[in-house]
Amino acid sequence: MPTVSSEELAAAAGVNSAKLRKDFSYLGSYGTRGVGYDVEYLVYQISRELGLTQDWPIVMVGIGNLGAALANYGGFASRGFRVAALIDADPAMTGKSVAGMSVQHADDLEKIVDENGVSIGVIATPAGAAQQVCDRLVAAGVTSILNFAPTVLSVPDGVDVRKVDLSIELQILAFHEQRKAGEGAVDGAEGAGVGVEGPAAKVTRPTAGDDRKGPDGDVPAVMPA
Amino acid sequence: MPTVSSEELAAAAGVNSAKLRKDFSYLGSYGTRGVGYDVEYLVYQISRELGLTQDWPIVMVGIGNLGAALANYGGFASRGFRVAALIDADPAMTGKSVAGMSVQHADDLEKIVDENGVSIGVIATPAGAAQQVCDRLVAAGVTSILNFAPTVLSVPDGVDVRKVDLSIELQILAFHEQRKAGEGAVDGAEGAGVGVEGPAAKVTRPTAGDDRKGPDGDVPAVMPA
DNA sequence: CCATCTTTGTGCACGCGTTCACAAAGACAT
DNA sequence: ATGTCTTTGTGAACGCGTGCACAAAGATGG
Repeated sequence: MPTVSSEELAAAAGVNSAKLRKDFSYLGSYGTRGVGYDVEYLVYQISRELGLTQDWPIVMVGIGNLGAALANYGGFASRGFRVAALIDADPAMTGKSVAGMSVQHADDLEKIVDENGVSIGVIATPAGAAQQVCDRLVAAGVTSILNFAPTVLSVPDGVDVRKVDLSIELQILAFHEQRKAGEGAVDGAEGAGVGVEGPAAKVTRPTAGDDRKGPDGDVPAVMPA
Repeated sequence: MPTVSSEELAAAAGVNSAKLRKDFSYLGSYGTRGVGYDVEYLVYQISRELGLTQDWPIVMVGIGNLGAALANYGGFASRGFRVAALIDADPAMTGKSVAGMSVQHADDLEKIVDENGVSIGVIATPAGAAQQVCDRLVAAGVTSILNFAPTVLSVPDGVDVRKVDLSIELQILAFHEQRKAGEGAVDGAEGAGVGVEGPAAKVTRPTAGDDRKGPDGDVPAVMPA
């Protein structure tokens, strides 16, 4: 019986072993003192708690580049997700084959959701269509929505929405990049002050004093919309 | 001069106003007591601190569905990013127009990075090619990489990598979905125990006792790879 | 010019999560 | 069986971030 100790797992994950044990303990007592955790059993328990052992039929609405990319993404199937249908509003797309599936027309959205018992929908439409698609999905019985469109969706209580903004990660990289390069004054007169990971909110600035609201001369145009 | 108070901003964002003020204070003293914050000036200061006022040329490698979707994504330009080049290894893609740009061949990667002064690269290739592309980007001078390929990249010190796993968000939704539906026993014998947001790690279970390592009979196959 | 009102900037205290440290539990050798 | 050794599970302490509450600062009106 292959086992792992909390110590090994913690080292591999770069976390504290006590915390790891405490976290595991919330799932139940699955370890054996003096031995460790049965790998296979532990993996199963975590998978089950996370919902990875269930089959989740999902519908994808909006089969443009992004929708197609998602449909082809291998990571879904291995995590328990099954793409039950691809839906697009463009009649020219209807019937086309994407990722081995035939794209269906948006008119049939309600029927598709109902017949497949879908409770999770993915929206990859243009921003303008997202809210409308969202409303129809919710009306059809979908209770969780993953939104790739750059819009904030409004939904009734009881429906979960998660928004994916593909540029946020890029922005984080750019932030770090800025710190790497411009340690000494990039634009204004500071540059130092915020650390690059932890101590960002820890720094005790020089009690401000100068870099505050200048003579207004250094206030260029505002950020791009 | 249009202004906002920390109270208004906090209400809009759903956070505590004191924390918001404290956070702002790390950027300097940009508010006026009795009045609030000058909107335009505040936006500029935050933008500058976040690096949004700079122009970040980026290269995108791997122009498949995902790469094309990203190239067309409008959110980048408005955040200060400029797609300097699209690169693909497939000779059939070379010269094709995607998002108004001509796709260039991977052979020219080093030259492109150098000539455009690129320090941020986006990898949207298949998993198999990601590490190789990454190595070449780094060798060419790129110091930040956004990785969409399902691979963990290894890079030398000083290079930042952020991995985007498109299925993680979906998994979070599925987790919540599971709790919504299966309040009473989904598979095993528990089901209750973990709350749906905050108290997940707070629950005091019934001191375990039964649901622990059962008679082995209830240990189905392990999670899908 | 002084009084009053509004809102910032921040010291301080509280509470929560992380980590320490150890008793309990089981494996394994003798 | 008994003792030793390893590793878990968890009570308790520590430290950090959040939120409270207030003094300082500037606006505004008389």
